[in-house]
Amino acid sequence: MNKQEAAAAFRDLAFFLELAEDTPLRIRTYAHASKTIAQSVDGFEKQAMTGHLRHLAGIGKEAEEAIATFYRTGQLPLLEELRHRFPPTLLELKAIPGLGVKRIKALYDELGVDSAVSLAQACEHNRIALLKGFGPKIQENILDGLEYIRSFQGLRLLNRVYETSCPLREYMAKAPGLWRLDLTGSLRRGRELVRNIDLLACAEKPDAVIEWFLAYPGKTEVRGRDASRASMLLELAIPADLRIVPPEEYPFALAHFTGSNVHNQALRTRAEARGLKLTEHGLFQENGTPLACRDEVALYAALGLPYIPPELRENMGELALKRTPELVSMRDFRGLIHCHTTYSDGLNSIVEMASAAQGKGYHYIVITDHSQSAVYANGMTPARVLEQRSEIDAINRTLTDFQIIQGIESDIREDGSLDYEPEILAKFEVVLASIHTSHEMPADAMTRRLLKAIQNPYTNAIAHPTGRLLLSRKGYSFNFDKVFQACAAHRVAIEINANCRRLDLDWRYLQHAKSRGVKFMVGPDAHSLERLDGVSYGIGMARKGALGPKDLLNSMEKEELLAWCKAKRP
DNA sequence: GCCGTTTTCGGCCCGACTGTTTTCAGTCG
Repeated sequence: MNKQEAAAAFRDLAFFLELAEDTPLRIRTYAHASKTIAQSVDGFEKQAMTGHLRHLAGIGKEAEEAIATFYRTGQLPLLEELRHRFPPTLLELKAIPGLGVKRIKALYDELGVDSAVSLAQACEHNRIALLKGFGPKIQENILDGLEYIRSFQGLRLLNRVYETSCPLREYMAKAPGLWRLDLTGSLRRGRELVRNIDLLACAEKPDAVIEWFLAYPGKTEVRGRDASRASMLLELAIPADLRIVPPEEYPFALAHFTGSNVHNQALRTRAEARGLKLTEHGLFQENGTPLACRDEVALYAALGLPYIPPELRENMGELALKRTPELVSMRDFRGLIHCHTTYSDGLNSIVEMASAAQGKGYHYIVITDHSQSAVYANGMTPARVLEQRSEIDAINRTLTDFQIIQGIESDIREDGSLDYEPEILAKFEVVLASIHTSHEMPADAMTRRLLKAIQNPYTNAIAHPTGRLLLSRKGYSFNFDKVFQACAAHRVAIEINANCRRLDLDWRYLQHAKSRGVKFMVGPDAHSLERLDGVSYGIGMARKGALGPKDLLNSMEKEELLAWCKAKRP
């Protein structure tokens, strides 16, 4: 019997006893027994088997017997009994910072949360923010905790790694004798999930730059170094790796370490077909003579290719491009579509959201609070809709060069209908439809549900169309092609939700949808001022999907957007 | 439940911190 396993059994026992509201002191006894076992030395097991543990502090009759039983039989009858009484998956929740037994019990009793998966779902429905004794901050912390746990598997959400990389890059820019520094790897390619921060540099004295790198105040651990490389851990155990190469190799190393592997492989094959050899060190002729390239543009040109932006380097057809595509950027964005306010589950008022958006240079904001059936999100009754309309009208009268547009994020019911009568839907200038309930439908039922929502004459866009939550929930299954075709036929845009837990629709499907004639919109899905800038992650996904400004509703000025939305109405 | 006896029951770890609530509960180290 491994003592770690034994200690874990007693720890679990203490946990379940507390859930069962046993006496605090008995709980403490078993928790203490767990610690005693974990810290025990050689010979403990023998003593335990023979039931001679009373000499140890805090081990009395009951604990001694339980430990003896466990070492003899491998079982704890009391624990087995409690495991039948409570779902064993409740134990997963203990690992989440900020969740103790009291809160776990409350979540279990009040919301039926019994695993990490159902906890993530409860957060997604905002049910924890609204639970007595909890709140938005605790919900946020729980979501962070869930992500943190999964971070041990190595993949993290893009925003977390990107935000960690920014201060590091600012710091590195001041490194002594630094000539050049670039992000590489999947972070440079803007992938939705990223493992680490990869940096490439070239410098007068590589040693000095490596010293500087490892002296970064944000590091938690140095993992290793040599003459040209160094690796360390940052907050949340995010690895940061630096590699230094000679200037003449820089463009080749930059391309190589940006990847992806499959893109690199395709480039090498292309080089070989031209009698060239491409490596991370250079591009060589058959006789070994290197071909100099001053930058990546020159490198791609040497292979007869237009410059391929890092986002597209996924070997998804980019080598067939005849010229560098125009990718959408922040500069093309005229308005923010899909924002929440205190009218439903947002944290800021309409006027706060609007003035922040105007301050950032946008020309309009489309407020889309939750609809009435989204009770968990404080969805708006028809009366509240009218109230919001008059508030928006009043604020708009005070604004110049900016407009607040009243939209709605209307729930798609199980039968595919939207949850307001047409008279109410007609009052909104922009209608987003989205699914928040009954995710677990069979694919053809879900397809029918979505098709009906798309056919609704008031629907302008389908928000977060697959409902996936990165690192915690797969999207629902449906027939993508049928949905894309219906969207094109009924003038319904598809959202690229910019929330980094969603980034939904997945960029991999954007070209498929576009080929069917679908338009898109990037939605920050902002529930607070801080999240308005998160729209940039959605733009990143649109770029990965090779979308240009004309593919997105956000590039439209407000008049054009309103006309586009209105044109299909009865 | 365990301990330590003034031998048969009274006492047992708490302060910082966070978030919710508005004076406190829960978690964590």
